Amino acid sequence: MPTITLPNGDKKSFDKPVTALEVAASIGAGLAKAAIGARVNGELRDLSTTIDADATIAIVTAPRPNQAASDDALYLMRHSAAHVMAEAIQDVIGKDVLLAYGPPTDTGFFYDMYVPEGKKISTDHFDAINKRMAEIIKEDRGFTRINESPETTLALFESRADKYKHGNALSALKAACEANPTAKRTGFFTEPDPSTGIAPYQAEWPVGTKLSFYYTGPHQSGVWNDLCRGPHVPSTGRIGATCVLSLASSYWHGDENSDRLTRVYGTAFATQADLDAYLRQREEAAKRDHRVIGKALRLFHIDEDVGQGLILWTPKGSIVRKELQTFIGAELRKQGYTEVFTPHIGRLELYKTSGHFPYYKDSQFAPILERQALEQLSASGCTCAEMMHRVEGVSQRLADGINERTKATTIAKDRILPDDQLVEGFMLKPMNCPHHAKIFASAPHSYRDMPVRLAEFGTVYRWEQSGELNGMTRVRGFTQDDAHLFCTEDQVPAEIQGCLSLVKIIFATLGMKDYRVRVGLRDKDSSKFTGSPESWDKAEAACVAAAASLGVPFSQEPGEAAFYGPKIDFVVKDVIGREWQLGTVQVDYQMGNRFDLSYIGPDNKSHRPVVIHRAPFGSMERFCGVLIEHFAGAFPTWLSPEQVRVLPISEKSADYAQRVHAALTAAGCRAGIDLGSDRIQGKVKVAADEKIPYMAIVGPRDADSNTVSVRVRGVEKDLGAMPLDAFVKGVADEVASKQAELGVKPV
RNA sequence: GCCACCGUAGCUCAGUGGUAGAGCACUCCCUUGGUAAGGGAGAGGUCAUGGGUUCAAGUCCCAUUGGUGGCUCCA
Repeated sequence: MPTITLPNGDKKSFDKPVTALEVAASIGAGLAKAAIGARVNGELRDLSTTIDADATIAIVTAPRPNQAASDDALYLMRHSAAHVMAEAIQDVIGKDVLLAYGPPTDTGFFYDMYVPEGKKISTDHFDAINKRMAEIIKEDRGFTRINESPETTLALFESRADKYKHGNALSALKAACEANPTAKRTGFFTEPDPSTGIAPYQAEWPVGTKLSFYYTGPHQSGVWNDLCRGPHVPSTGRIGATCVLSLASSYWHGDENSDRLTRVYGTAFATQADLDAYLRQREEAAKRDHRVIGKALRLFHIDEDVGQGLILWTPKGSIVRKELQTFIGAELRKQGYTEVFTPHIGRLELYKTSGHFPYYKDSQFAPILERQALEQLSASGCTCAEMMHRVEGVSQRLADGINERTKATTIAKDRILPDDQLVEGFMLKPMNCPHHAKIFASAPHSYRDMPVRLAEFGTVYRWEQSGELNGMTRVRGFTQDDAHLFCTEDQVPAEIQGCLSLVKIIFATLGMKDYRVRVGLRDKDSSKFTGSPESWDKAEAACVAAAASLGVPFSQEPGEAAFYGPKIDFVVKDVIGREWQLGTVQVDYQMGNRFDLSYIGPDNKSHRPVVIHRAPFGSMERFCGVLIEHFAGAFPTWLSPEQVRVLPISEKSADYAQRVHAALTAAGCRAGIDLGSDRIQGKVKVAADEKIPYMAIVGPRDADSNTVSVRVRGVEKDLGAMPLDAFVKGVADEVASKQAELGVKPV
């Protein structure tokens, strides 16, 4: 007979099995009324779950007024709302819409569905779906859990020719086997049966396994139901406020070769007020979108005639980028980096040596072939496939060198072609490292001058799929704040640490706090990686130690390392909640071999350097995009395209305004002046809309006393008159110290 | 690349098969003013591109192109 332990440590004994609801009722009628589920021994379960053995139970309740809903409560409501939405969609679109997969997410839920040929779900249906959902919720139908045997379940879905739910049932059975590997099993095979559209399969499960269905209502024929693991709220009336949000496509099992499904997103909150607040927050977030702000403040432009995913930096955006680059460059010099410049293209052979081509050709722009070679190939009737083979081929000499140095068949035999068959050409560079490796190799190096740190704001080009492009954050041409550190193996930990401290300085200066770090480690069971296990262990330990020292959340992710070395990624969260991978630090044991890099050690012998690739902000494009959202366009003064705007009250004060403007400009300040015929109210409004940090408002009174009336961004009125030179100095000091906050105060 | 939606003036957007619209911005005129837009006039469009249906297409259909939201991928 079960003894129940409650979260506060109290114990309650029952003389027969009880449901979670009965446990709640035994504590209090109010709790039973508010209860929508329970955590039983840590697992989220239905309120109707029967407990027949000792257990620890926490009752999950719907929130009281003005109380925030718990994660568990939202999970139950959203999971249940997904069922209600699916039922509503089948009512609105048709019963022949097949359901695939409908889980809750962090902010709501979605349901993937197969919509038959000739039908579609569009945003035009949202009103009808929302209305139908509201009806189902109002009907307050109970969720009824029914267990069925696997045989019955599989036969049911076969009879409906529903391969999605059939597949889900098989996955559930597989999971049951994995959860209980030693249990006695039963099962069966099926023969091909073209009438169901379901492929032959093998089903196996631990004896006694049941699959659960949830009926939205009583367990009887005609009541909507769905194969589902649960748990759910007790009845639809407990779901709260729901809303269908958007449509997308997805693939069955995430496999692009599999069926294309329609994904419908929605969300649910405990109250309409919470839902409204969420929808408002989405609207607010949309206003901070860097594409919206970038257009309004003319920070950058994308022109379809130039090309998708190619950023045109306008004068204002260029100032932001240039200031950042100057700042980063100064920090790099402090850390002993040297700057280099390299061109935007390189010979194909260079990328064959580095391994970027042809292995990553799907994410690169096509090679630029020499005109003569193309003409000859064309004249000789060479097919496209032959041509690509000859473009991708390498010479015996190159292959031998790389294979020997990497001690592996890095270049396969079938890629080696006679020299006269090879087609030469160039590539837009997808990475800067080959150029930097060649700079390193261009001079001899002693261990005494290691590490060699080559830095470049290097522009690279990658062929992103068109659907992936997004403003400045996902583009096809971008400038990395790149550097390659050529060092001895012993120097690796200190260099990694140096990279991270740089990131920390810059994030701190910009006031960016919401970021985390991922450390990608090798999968120790895999033999894919190159380099010695000892080196890997040391480098991985160095990465972990460096990440830990940052004082921000970090995760270790085995199997996520590059094949050539461990890496550290920086992930920043934007205001819409999307996470963006910005920078990366990667240790590379392979590049030295591929390019035959060396330095002379204290033993007077040649050694391979280890290379560290690091681009702590990823790209200037993405970084500036994230920064625009971070600041909502209101940049700190040192980054602002226009730092101060001088606003004369009327044309009578224009001369004095010009003198103020000249004084600011002479102090190195980016100042503007509004000599238009607007009234001062209008000029203030325009300057405020442009998010200019300071307005220097000047009228006859100021001209008489050599003062300015300073208005600070975000403050409703001015600071009062202050002496002109005090203001100029205040702004200059603030810019020089790169303050994150606007710092000019009344004097 | 895939699914849904969208593309009208520099920007934000109305436009219901029948003469191309508004607000802001721009130019000019009046207003000379003390802190989030004073008033008036003017100019500005091959309605993304190309086909089709129709007496008639911004509007309906097809294709292309670009954007948005997701999916997939990301050295």
